Amino acid sequence: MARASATAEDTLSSELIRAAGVKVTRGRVRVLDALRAARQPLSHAEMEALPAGAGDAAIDRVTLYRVLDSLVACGLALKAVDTRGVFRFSAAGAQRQHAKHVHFRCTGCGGVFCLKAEPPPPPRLPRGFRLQQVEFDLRGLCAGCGALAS
Amino acid sequence: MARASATAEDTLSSELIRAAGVKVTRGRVRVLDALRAARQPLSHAEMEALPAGAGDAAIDRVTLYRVLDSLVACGLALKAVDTRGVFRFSAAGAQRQHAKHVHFRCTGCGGVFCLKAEPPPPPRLPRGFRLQQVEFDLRGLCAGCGALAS
DNA sequence: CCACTAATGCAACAGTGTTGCATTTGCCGG
DNA sequence: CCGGCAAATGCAACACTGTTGCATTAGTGG
Ligand SMILES: [Mn+2]
Ligand SMILES: [Mn+2]
Ligand SMILES: [Zn+2]
Ligand SMILES: [Zn+2]
Repeated sequence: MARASATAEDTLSSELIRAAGVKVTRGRVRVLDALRAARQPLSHAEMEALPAGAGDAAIDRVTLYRVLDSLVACGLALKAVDTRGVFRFSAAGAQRQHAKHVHFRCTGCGGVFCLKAEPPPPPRLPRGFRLQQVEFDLRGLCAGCGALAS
Repeated sequence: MARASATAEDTLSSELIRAAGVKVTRGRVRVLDALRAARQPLSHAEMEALPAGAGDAAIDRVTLYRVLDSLVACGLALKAVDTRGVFRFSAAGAQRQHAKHVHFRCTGCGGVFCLKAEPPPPPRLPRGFRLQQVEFDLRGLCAGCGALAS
């Protein structure tokens, strides 16, 4: 049974990287794969701890920073700071789906949790203002961090 | 001409600190003075570089961190992370008012506009999660920037 | 003024991110 | 398929931000 059409999700990371006009390296493919598979933005430390896939050597710490920067530079990844001040990266395009629900950002561990609720309708804007994005973020302690703090 | 009433701005930092139930020390007074005089949130590095007021010795780096933490803990200061991942501190009164309404952040000029609307009630959280803050930010183009872009 | 506790100063450390440079590797033209 | 070049990597060293432990000092209540 053939698929009707190839969606963005089906595209191989290596092809995305090639199309972006930069060299296709093992590091970039592995990192972009990880970002695209992740359900939340990942920090550098979390990616460094990734299972080193089938006999592959772990990626060097500095190289990982540079790989992430290169993915951001060519538009394949997004970089944002979490509540602890640590940078987190996500695959570009993951934003579309996350625009449809609310997020909880843990001030303890920096984690981002996708909630079921959808963002409330925006209030009326002053004349001439153009709305591009609605961000409804809740901040606090996640269950894990709250248990530690109590 | 006497003032009708002493406003929060007139209160000495030392009195605020005493009222908060912690010891009044030179460091706390100097730091809270600086935060209250600042027009934008200050980073630790910026405060360390503060003019060391009239022959006073500079505050120790670690002590400054602890002074800031104590001011946050007793509710006199607020701590937030900036886009570079560095923590910035502000006097509590400066932001308390902004918790009660929604903000519009212009992606064109970076301006922040306070809207009349108050933030919607937060959705139900997963078990164990503790809510500390609700942030309902609208992003887009303000009237001025929208006119330029059209 | 005393005593008790909280706060300070200093040293050492941890986590995050960057820079320089020699070596390796992806990629392209032949 | 090969050779060469630029880009990417690995490693060491570094910078900046923030934390912890501990001995000493200083604010406060009596
Ligand atoms: Mn989400
Ligand atoms: Mn406001
Ligand atoms: Zn957490
Ligand atoms: Zn604007």
